Parts: sequence; structure tokens; C-alpha cells
Amino acid sequence: MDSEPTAVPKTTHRPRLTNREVAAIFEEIADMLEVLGENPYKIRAYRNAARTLQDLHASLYEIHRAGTLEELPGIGEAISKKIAELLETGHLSYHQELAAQVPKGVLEMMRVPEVGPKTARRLWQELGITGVEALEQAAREGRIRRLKGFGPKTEEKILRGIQLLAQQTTRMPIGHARPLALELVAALERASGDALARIAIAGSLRRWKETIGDVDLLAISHRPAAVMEAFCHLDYVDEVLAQGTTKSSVVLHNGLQVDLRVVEPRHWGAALCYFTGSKAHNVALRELALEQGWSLNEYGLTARNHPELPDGTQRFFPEEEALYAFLGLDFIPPELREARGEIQAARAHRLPRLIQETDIQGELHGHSTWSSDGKASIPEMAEAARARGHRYWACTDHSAGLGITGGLDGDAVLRQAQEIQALNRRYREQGIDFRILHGIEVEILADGSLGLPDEILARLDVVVASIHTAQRQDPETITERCLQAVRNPHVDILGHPTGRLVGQRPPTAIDLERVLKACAETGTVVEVNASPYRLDLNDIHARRAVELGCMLAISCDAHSPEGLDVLEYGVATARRGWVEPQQVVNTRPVEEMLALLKDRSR
DNA sequence: GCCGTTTTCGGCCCGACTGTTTTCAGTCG
Repeated sequence: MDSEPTAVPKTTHRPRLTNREVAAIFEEIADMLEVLGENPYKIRAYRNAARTLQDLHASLYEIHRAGTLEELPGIGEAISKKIAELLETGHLSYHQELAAQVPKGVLEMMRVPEVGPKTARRLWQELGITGVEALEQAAREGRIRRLKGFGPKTEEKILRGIQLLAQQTTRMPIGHARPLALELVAALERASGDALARIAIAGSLRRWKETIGDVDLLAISHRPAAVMEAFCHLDYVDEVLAQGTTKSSVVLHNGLQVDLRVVEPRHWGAALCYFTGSKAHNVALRELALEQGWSLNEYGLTARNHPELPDGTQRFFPEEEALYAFLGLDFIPPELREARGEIQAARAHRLPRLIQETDIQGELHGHSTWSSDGKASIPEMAEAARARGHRYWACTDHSAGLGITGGLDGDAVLRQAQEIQALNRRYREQGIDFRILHGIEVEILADGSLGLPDEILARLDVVVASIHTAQRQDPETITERCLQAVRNPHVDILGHPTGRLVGQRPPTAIDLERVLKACAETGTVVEVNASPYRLDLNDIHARRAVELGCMLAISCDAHSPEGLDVLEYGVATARRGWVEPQQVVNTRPVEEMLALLKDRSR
């Protein structure tokens, strides 16, 4: 065990823990307590705390310094002390005590589907298995069936679980999962014929989460068995995990798990709500129902200790809206159902008026063949944008300073201006209300200077500044680099601020809080990049940005006409961030939008 | 371990499917 001095000098260089890392430690405490068979409510308390920490946008260190840890939901006296210990010393004695009791490999075993805490504990204590590899060997050798209550089927299930674990290491980006799910629904509709009366995608996909663990489908059928049969025999299906009369689970060839649930029409509202989640939202909703004397499940409400009605009285809801209304809530859009204050807001009739795709009037970040990564010409891109009902499209090709894409230098920018002027002239002559804006995606170079001189930037309608190189700089350097760009009066929009790629590349080390504050001060608009592989800012950051007074731009960053189709992902991310249309510059008509971009005094 | 417009103590969300069971525990969502 480490022996740290009690008073740690300020000069000690211990890497600061991220909120996510702190959350992971509490999550692990919950796992260990579970294996040890602790009080389930205590375990839940640790999990709730971990979730709160993970969703936090402000720095835990700042909150600790302000002494307001206990004000966070699910963080009380005991856990706030543990957080403080962790932040101040870099370790947590309680965590270490537990870790000394539970081998790490036992926690790994719990990651195998079908192996929960009870199973892991018995395998460990009765068979001495402390790792996934040993578990696989024991299953193959038929040693697990010697345990009471375990049989050959359990061994098969464990082996299959280990296989699944190896395949599905990460969640799938929504950009992969959503098209696939839509395809699957269409296939199921064809295969089920008239047995299928109604079907909807639920789960995290309906909430537009950036990554998807599995796909949840909900259906209405008067012949559920036929639908289940059709579902389990779809071409996409690799393996059937479970097939019941109302619920089945399958794994597709690409490793994605899909669950299908069939209900009666009168249960639809409660069932859709239940299967949309999130789990935390459902728990909060159930607690609210209980306060009013109702127990909520996926079928509806059942009176329990109701002041006026006998226990067992039931209420059903053919649509979700009716269920929320019955509980005294405004309808909560699926994107908000993450237990981030939406229930209190719905109760107080203070839910945001969320932005919609139809609010978007134009695009502020797009590419053409002028830089070598573009796939279509400026007129082709403009026409594609116009076909989608947009009133303007900004051509913002890469600037010099980004070698790989052959970025534009000053001369190229001036030549490009002539082409754009000519195209706009043609639109005017034809009486078409559409405008191509001339912009640039200027590279923020490693030293914080920009890839083009100010006198060039000054001539442009839209300047998006982004980082594509030297992304591994330390926090101070890369933050200063961004701040310098944001403070340049010619920079209108900060493009994909964190540089992360969903599931592939972590965000850069920038201190986003500082950068967002600077954007709010300088009137620099912050991008929500709509590419489902970026979604940058993400939902939580977008919410923080508007809290801090930033304006946002939702941008497809399209490199081809089809690239404009990702707008829905960007809008959904903004909706998950509680963003309203007036907080997004590209919901405005072109002149008003340009005035906002150029206004540095907000 | 957290929490409170009934509560500072006594609650804390609910059901389907599976395997190995003669009635249920474990896991999952």
C-alpha cells in the first residue's frame, strides 16, 4: 500500500483525476460490494453516485474546493468524504480495503454476460476461479456443473457469454446502429405480415444516445408468437439468446444484440416509456408514481397505498403522453430522459422548447473539391443543401496548415470567392432565395496561430477554426492554443472543440470549461458537429455551453451531398443538451445569423 | 449509503426468461 504523507505539499505532481476516473472507482466499489453480498441499497447508492460523477460537466476539483460536493444528487456525507480523500491523496483507503478482499479477476468475470455477482462469487469461493480464462477452461472441462444448481446448460451459457464478451467490447456508435435498426424493423415488418400491428424503436436509440449497447424494439401484435418466430429467423440473426411469447433476444451477425417485446395495445404507452428508459429516468418516474399511490410497471399503473382507491386498481395508457399527464408531468421528449432534472422540470412546466430539425435554416461548415478531401463541387453541395430545404450553405474548405487535405492558401481563397460570387449571382438572377456563404475551416496551428493571415480571414463570411494536428499536447498548451484562436476577432466558430471520435479517439486534453467561458465572453459560436462519429460538442458539453451563455452552431461538416444527412444526429445531440432554437445561430435567416457571427460584443 | 411538501428513520422499482428446480434464484433490462 502507498504511504503518502498526511499533508501533501501543493507542489506534488500527481496527475489530476478526471471525473470519469473517479466515477469508475465508485463503480468498482459497487461491483466489489455486490460480490461480497452487501446491502443492495448501499450498492445502488454507490452506482448512483458514480453516475452523477460521470454526467458532471464542471470539474470535481472545483466543486470540492467550493465545498459543495454534498449538493450533488446521490452524494451524501459518506461518499463526499470519500471523493475528497480521492482528490486530495490520489487514492481511497476504502477502495483499497475492498480490493484486498476481492480479486480483480472476479470482477472481470462479472463482465461475462449471464455471470452476475452471485455466480462470480460462487465460482471464486467454491472452485477457486479468479479470471475469465480460468472460467473458460473450467467450463470446457465440465467442472462447473459440479456446483449445486449449475448444469451443462450453464456451462454452455458461460462459454457463449465469454465469446460475446470478446466480440462486443465496445458500444456501437449511433451512426452504425441507427441505419441497421431501421433496416431490421423494415425486415421484421415484411416477415411478420399482418401479425404486426405496430412497431417502434425504443431504448437508447430512441433517446439518441451517442453509442448503443443493444437495440430495443417494441411491438403490438394479436399473434405475438408469430412475430417472435419471424424475428428469431430474420437473416440478420446469428444467434437466439432467448425466445419467449412476449420477449425475445437475438444477436446479429455483427455482434449487436436486439431485444423484441410484444405488448397489447392498451399497454403501449407504459411499455414504450418503460423500454425507452433510461433506467435512471424510469426509477425516478416510479418513485414519483409511488408518491401518488401508484406502482408503475411496463403495463401501466396499479394502485398501492392510494388515498382513495383500493389496492390493485389499474390504469392503462395507449400512448406515452397520457401516462406523463396522469402523473402531473408535461410530456418529456425521449432525448431528455436521462434523470438529469427533466422530471422536476416537467413537473414545474419548465421543460425547454427543444430545437427541431425543421428549425435549421442553413449550414455553416461544409467542404468542396477545392480541398482534396471534398467529394463534390461547390454547386453540387449547394444544390444538395437547397434540396434539403436550407436557405444557405457555407463553403468552409480546409486552410493551409493541414498538409494531408491540401488546404487552401490565400490565393486559392480569393479564386474561390470569385466562383462563389458567380454562383450567388446566378441564384439571384433566377429569383432563388439561397445563398452560398464563403468561409474557411482554418487550422489552429500547434502554436495557436491560424493557418491563414487575418487580412484573408477578414474577407470571409464564416471562419470556422479547428484543430486537426498536434492533438496530444498537454492540457495547458492546447487550452492556450484554443483560447488564442477564440480571441482572434476574425474567428466566428470553434469547430469540433474536443476533437474526439466516438469510440475511437479520446478528446484532446483541453480545459473545455475555460474555452467555453472564453467563447461566451468573445461571442465565438461553438460548434455541435453533427457527424455521428464526432458529435462534438456532445450533449453534456452543449448543455454546459448554453448555460455559460454561448451560442451554438449545429453543423454537418459535410464532405459530400450525403454528408448533409447527418443533421439529425447533431440536432438530437443538441436536444439531449436541452438546447432551444434561439440558442443556435443557424436557426436564423442569413442576415440575422451573419450579424450574430460578427457580433463580438455579446 | 441516500433521502425527505407525509418522514432525520425506514424506506429504497418491477417483471420476463432461463436453468435446474419441485417453487425459485439469478440475471438482465
